[in-house]
Amino acid sequence: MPPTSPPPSSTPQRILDVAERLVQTQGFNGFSYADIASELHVTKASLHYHFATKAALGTELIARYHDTFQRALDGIDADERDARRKLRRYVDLYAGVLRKDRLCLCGMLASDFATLPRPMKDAVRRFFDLNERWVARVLEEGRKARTVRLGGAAAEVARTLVAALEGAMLVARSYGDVSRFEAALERLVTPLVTRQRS
Amino acid sequence: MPPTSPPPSSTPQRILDVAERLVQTQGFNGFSYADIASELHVTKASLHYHFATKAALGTELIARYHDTFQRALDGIDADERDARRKLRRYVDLYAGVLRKDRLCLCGMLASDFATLPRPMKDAVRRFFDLNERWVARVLEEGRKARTVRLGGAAAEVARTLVAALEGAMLVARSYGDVSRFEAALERLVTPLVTRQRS
DNA sequence: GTCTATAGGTGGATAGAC
DNA sequence: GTCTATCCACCTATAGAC
Repeated sequence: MPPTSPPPSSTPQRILDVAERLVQTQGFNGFSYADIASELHVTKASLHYHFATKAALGTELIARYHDTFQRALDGIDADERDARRKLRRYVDLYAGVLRKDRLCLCGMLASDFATLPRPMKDAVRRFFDLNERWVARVLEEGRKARTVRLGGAAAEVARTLVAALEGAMLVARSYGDVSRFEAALERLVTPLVTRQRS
Repeated sequence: MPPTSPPPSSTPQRILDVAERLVQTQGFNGFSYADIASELHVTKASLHYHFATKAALGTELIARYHDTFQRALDGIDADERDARRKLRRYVDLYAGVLRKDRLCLCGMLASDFATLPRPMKDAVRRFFDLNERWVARVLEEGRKARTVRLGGAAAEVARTLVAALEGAMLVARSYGDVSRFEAALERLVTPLVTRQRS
C-alpha cells in the first residue's frame, strides 16, 4: 500500500474533529454549528442530521475523547513496564494537546460545567475518574516496585496530579508558553519518580 | 453605629457583583446582559449606560478583582510574619471562593481566553503575575527563615503552585466537592511548609 | 445525506423619551 | 440614570424539496 492519502474520515468523524478542536480552544459556549458548517463547507441543517442537538454532539464528543484516551492509556501499559516511564508517557499526552494550542477537552468542559446538560456533566466526571484510576494504579505499581515514592495514598496523589496538570495547561495557554507547562510537569512528577530529593 | 444595614452599593458595583458571580460560575460566554438585568430588575439598556460594552464590563471586572485580591494579599502580609501562615491564608482565599461554588475569576477567564478581547487577555495574565510574584516572595521569605523548604527556584515553585490551585478548583467543582480541593491543598502545601517529609 | 428556507428566540448594542 | 422600542446579527433547531 502506497503511503499516500490518509484514511478518509466519515462525515460524523470530521464533524467531531472540528467540534473537538473548537471546544478545546473556545469552550462549549464559544462555538456554534455555523462555525463547524463553514469550516466543512456544509450547511447547519446537514450537521443537525448527524447530531440532532448540540447536547448530543457534546456527549458524543466526550465519549470519543474518553475512548481515545482509554486506548492511549492501554497503549502505554502495553509498551512500558516501569511506572516512571508510564507516568512520563502519561503527562506527554497532555503536553501534546497543549502543543496544538488546545486544552484538555474535559478540562475545558469542567469550566463550562454549570451550563452543561446532565449527560455531559456525568461524562466529564467519568473522564476524570478514568484518569485518576489509571494514575493511581500506576503509582501503586511504582510503589510496589520501589521506583515511585508516595507521600500518601496513591488515589489522593493521583487526584492532585490530574488536577494540577489541568491547571498547568490552563495557565500555560494564557501565556502561550508550553515551556511553562513543561516546567510545572517537572516540579510535579520528579518528586514522585526520584528515589529521594536530588 | 448600629450593626444594621450593610453599606448600600452603587449601581455599577451591584452590576459588577452580579456579573462577577456569573462569570465565576458560567464563564464569560455563558452569561448575558439579560441575565444581569433580570436579577437586578433593570433593563439591558440601563446596564449599557454604566458599561457600554461587554468587553468594557469584563475589563472592569478583572481590574476590581485584581485590586481586591491585591488588598487581601497586603492584609495577609500585615497580619502574618510566618511564611507558612501566609501560605495557608493565601490558599484559604481560594478555598473561600470555591465554597461559594465559584471558580477563580481569572481561572475561568483563562479557559475562555481564546475568545476574549485583548485588554481582558492582558488583565488575566497580570492577575496570574500578581499571584506568582506574591507567592514567590513569600516562599523566599520562608526559605530565608528556614521555615519553607524549596526544591528549586521560588518563582518556579510559585508558578506551579498557582497553576495547581486553579486546576484543583476546576476539578473539585465538577464533583461539587470542596473536600477534594482541600485534600489537594494539603498535598501541595504540606511538602513546602514541613521541615522534612513526616 | 445534503440542500433551501425559515421559524422562534436571544445576543450585544443604540436612539430617544422621560 | 432608567426607561421603551428597536436593530441586526446570530443562535439552535425544524420542515420539506432534491
